[in-house]
Amino acid sequence: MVYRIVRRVPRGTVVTYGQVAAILGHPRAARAVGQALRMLPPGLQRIVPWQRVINAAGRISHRGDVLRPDRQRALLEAEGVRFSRSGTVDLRRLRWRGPRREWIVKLRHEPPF
DNA sequence: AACATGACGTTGC
DNA sequence: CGCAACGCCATGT
Repeated sequence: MVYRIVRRVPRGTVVTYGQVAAILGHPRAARAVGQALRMLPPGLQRIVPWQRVINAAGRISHRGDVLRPDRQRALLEAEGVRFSRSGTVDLRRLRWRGPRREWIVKLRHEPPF
């Protein structure tokens, strides 16, 4: 479900881990969303826009990884996402509001990618 | 089965 | 703004 949802996040916008969790019906599973993305097979990184998922503070999470954050920021900037001097994204402007409610149920019987 | 460990979030200083 | 304490969920050992 994580992949199904993240796949639909439009270019140039972002979502938070908790937001993805909420969309898929587990509002407190933000951490698990991170797990899912961590296990994203490299071959699917072109299909699932993992770089558009950031934390609720508007920052890129760097926990347990050193190289990924820089790459993630570069990818986002390449699609027009601007970062503040302190390295935050303006969530109020760039947050994707999510799919329509009816859409979510449909996602369930669609292929994950 | 128990325990540690994260791509986390909220709350309360 | 920052920081710590908890709570949460899935994995790996």
